[in-house]
Amino acid sequence: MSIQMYNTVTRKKEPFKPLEEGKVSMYVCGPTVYNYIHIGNARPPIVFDTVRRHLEYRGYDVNYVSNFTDVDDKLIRAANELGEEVPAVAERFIDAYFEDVGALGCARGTAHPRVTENIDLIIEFIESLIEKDFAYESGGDVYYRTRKFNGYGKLSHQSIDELRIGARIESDERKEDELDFVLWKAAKEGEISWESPWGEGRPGWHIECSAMARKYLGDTIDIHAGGQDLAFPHHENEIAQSEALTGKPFANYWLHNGYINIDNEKMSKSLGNFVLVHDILKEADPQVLRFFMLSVHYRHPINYNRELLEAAGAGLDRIRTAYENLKHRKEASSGLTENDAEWLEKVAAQKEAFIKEMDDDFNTANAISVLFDLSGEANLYLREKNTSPEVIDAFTDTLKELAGVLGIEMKEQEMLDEEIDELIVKREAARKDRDFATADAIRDQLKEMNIILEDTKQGIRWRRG
RNA sequence: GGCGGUAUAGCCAAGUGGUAAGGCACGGGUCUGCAAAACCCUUAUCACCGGUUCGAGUCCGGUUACCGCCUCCA
Repeated sequence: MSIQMYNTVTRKKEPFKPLEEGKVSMYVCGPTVYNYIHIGNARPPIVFDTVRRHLEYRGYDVNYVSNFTDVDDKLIRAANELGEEVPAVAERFIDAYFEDVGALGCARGTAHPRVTENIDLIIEFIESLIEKDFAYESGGDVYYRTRKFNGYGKLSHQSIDELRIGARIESDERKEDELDFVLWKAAKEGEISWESPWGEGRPGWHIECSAMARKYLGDTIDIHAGGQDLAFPHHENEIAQSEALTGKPFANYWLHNGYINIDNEKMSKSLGNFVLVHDILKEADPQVLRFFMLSVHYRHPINYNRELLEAAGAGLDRIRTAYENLKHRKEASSGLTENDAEWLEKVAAQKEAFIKEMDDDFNTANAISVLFDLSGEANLYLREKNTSPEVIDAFTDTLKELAGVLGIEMKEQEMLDEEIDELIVKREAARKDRDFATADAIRDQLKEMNIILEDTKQGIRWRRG
């Protein structure tokens, strides 16, 4: 069974078939870098990083490109407010983006192109559209002739005439038609700008992705992804631009993630109800945030609040604890034992189940529940009188491997410092003397230091609280 | 007005025709010097109405509520 993914164009799950055997080209719309990202902005990088990881896990070589919009109206406004230059603001928030998203376990893409580094390319793209009569210059701006593109609306399933009735489209005397959208914007006094055949100006928003996706991934790409709110008009416009230019399909699969809500309302910078990743990470484990995001199917909305994040953390702890329990027990394990074959089969079965869930439109919610099942099996195994290193390894390796597909790391326990070591030894001595008052006092003391002790049949073990 | 999404136990969340996964929290129990961890047990007929079917949370029709896109937006 191949990987199935839900394609916004067809509104169906489709078997995935890349253009080139074993290779995947993937473009994910990146952020406009005028501020720190909020957790809504963090969903696409997390979700599509996971998609990428799974594709790689399944043997594909993934070319993952994600852009930065480092010049636009909001950025100009932000720079003005801060009394800084646009490039400086962009640079700072690109760094912040990598820091946040890196903490969340997202791998770097193969390329992260920026608009300002591709101005020439964008100008050439626009010139070609003008040559083909799909675009026209008007008062220093350049617009795309939307109605000329057959099939406009095929992604968002909007009919071009209904869009007009929507009527909230800005009318502008410089446009031939109110549906036309801007490819090149003439600069206002004092704005950052570049020279072009149409005078000083800068690219419109949509054109950058068409130009950069083509540069890095070719005329037709396998997967184009982004937030649901980008489907219209952004992605629709990208299709119009790219397909008008090349005459080829722009992307074969369109993936869109759902929103994150606060109190059941969409989180957005313009609504002002956003929570910055930067702020959450001051007090929360980034892995927990990632785990939380993946606990819901990527196309469904997620409601965010502190309690829900903490509940997710408790869930992740269950898996982590199982992993640590296994590691601890390994030292006390000897040779093969009686039912090992059965246990190994169970592990293999869970691995298969995990892959099956991920193959089915990246059902991370179910994949996580497989991780819980695997943890539960592991805990049951640990109740056996004898354990074998081989089975323990099968459990730990598989748990680590599958969690890794989700970008969740199973960390190895670090060493304790001498002071703590000494306390543990002291407590053991007290326990032997049945001096439980002292033993408990030391245990409390360690708890203050965030070290939780557990007495097991295989000896004392500790973990961070 | 057009397009789309959601409604499942206290909370979160899977599940697209066969008699409701999983997690968190709660309660009871086992284990433990006491804990912790773990294990066991307990908890829902799936917004509402009607239909199709031997059988529906799962398909069809309708109703209600909430949310989103159609404007910068992940």
